[in-house]
Amino acid sequence: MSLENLQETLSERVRAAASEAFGVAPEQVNGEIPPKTEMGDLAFPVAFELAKLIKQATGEKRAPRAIAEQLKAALEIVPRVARVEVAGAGYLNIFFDRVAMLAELAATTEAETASLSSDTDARPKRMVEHTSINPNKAAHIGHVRNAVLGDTFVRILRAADERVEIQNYIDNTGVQVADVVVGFMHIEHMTLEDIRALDRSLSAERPFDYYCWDLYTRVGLFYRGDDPNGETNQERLKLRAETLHAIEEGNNPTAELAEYVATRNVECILDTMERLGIRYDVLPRESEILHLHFWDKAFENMKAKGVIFFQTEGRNAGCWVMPFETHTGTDEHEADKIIVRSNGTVTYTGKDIAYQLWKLGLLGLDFNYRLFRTYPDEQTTWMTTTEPDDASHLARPHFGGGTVVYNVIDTRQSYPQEIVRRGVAAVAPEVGEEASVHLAYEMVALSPAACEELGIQLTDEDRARPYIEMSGRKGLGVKADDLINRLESDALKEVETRHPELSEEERTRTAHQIAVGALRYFLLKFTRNTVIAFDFKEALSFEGETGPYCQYAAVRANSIFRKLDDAAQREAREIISAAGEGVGDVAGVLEGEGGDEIWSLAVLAGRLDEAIAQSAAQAEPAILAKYTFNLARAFNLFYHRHRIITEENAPRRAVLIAVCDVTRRNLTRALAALGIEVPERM
RNA sequence: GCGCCUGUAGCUCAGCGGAUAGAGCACUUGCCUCCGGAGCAAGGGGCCGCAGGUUCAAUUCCUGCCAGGCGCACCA
Repeated sequence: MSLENLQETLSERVRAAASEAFGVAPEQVNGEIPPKTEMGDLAFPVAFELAKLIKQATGEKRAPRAIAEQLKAALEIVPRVARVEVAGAGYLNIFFDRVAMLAELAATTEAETASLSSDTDARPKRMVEHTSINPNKAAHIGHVRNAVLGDTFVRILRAADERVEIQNYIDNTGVQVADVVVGFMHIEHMTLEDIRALDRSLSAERPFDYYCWDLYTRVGLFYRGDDPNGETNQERLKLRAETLHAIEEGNNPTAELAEYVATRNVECILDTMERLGIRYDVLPRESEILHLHFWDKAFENMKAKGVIFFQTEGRNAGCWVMPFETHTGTDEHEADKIIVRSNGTVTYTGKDIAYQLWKLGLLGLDFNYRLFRTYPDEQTTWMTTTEPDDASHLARPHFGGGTVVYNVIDTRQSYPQEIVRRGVAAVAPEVGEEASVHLAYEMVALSPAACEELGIQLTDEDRARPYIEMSGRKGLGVKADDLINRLESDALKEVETRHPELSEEERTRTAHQIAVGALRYFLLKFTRNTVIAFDFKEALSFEGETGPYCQYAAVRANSIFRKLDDAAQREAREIISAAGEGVGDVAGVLEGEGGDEIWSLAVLAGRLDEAIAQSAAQAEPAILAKYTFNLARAFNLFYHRHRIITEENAPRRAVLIAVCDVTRRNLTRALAALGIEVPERM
């Protein structure tokens, strides 16, 4: 029986016992973890609530402690429960059978997490869209927060045995791509061939996406008219509109150039993400949403269901709008959302609704696909295309058609996301608003100190602010690859001094794993609704509450098992499993002097699945990150207090080995769900 | 103006009905006779923004106020 099941059983038992003894019971009985191990493994403050319920039902006043005393007996007979105490003003504190629980935990093998075949998989599919960076420049740390959150959420769902499809939306026909295209065509006066040649000549230090990053900021200046070669701002902005139009239209030189620029940036961004262990199943592009007429189909659906209507009067006259009464407005239609403009073009929101309908399998159309990338381990990523599928479609998975969609998007997009959610629910009331989840998170901003470190001039006003927003348009931000490079080189320096015996390849790989651990943990330890004011010192730290700290604990635990001979491990397993049958003196170790502290680590490690479930249910990776850190911290304490290999007393040694083993296994699993590897040495 | 989010230790953040409010950083002081010090231990440091209310119980829920952030386009 797992810890989770036991806790559920106990909650049910409390309810049943209460209604039997008093004729009343709370709707739900929740157990909680006591503040200290000495207070037990699970606590029910249910007697307080019962006192009130009994008074309401019978008018009788009863002391919570007396109520708890009366329930005690019913819980003591539950298997795996060693004893129950009434504590404080009326808490029911449950103490688990430590020996039996440890034997179970120790017997759990990794083989239990066997994966199911994806083709015959009947589980409902969850869609997670993340990253979705405009393909016109390099990724910065704000984008990385999105990607790491999304990727970690996926890993957590999978650890919770859910089926997931990962999408990275590519807005290849938007203004941001158009801006860079304007830069290439009208500032640099380049043709597609020139750009290809340029691309080939770029160094690894300043690859294509970095080049575009710089060009993008120059385009901003160009529009503002700071460029001294004649044209006016209006003429330049007209260039943007024309370029955007040509790109949307397709089948022209500008669109071809844009396609090259966008695709190359997607490649660069995917390379950056690969460094962090982040991959995707499919890359749906906006160009296909346009050219395969997804919007037309969605438009029909929306008209047929009366979700949108043609406004004939007022300021929205000539537009198709979605009624959207929010707060109190003086004008009845003030808050209506325009979906089709008076010139007949569709807004971004409209396209987004069409795309969201496709994700849920409700549109009645599908993309065509081509293989975009095959990773060294054969994993594939697909991209949508306008051209019909070639024979390769036989080998590809089926995309789309999920039951729930999670969109990992900045909290600033809450309003448009709400419109999409309502629009989809209006078209398909059978799935409702619950099918669309906006996984919102706050931005990554720069601390004033970080800005100064980047050599950015700050006004006095800015300096007084808590943080300064990044801006791709202004080129203000920390590029992801720059930060990863710095983390890797810092880590490499440490590894070189600590482990000169390792080969260069091993040192580099270890440094990489540490760098990824540091960055991912740094971005995950904050809850989603906290603005991260990026600070170099904090982000580059390997000490304290960091990824490397957690990795280090796992590495230490592993090194014990590397030194421990097979006979000793076998002996420990036998002693623990015999103890599960009631043989030997393992109980003396767990219940005796210092037993609480050893047990507290075992039970904490045993709560991993609970932490994963909670993290998944709340869509909050920070919960798992905190759990992982606490487990690592508890292990380090344990490691410091006990000599494991040299322990003379056999039952005690067996317990220490078993607890250490359970901890390292679950610490490794927890880190894996955070996308963090455990190095061989560090 | 309207809506959403946030005010917790010097700093950065967890906790969001329950027992003595926690962690990291920073500061002070100890710990390498070692399964690795990216570590461990100890210490100082808190009107949990303010004021009401609900509750057996409020940092946690409700209301008001104060302070900060972000949204409210025929932009994406």
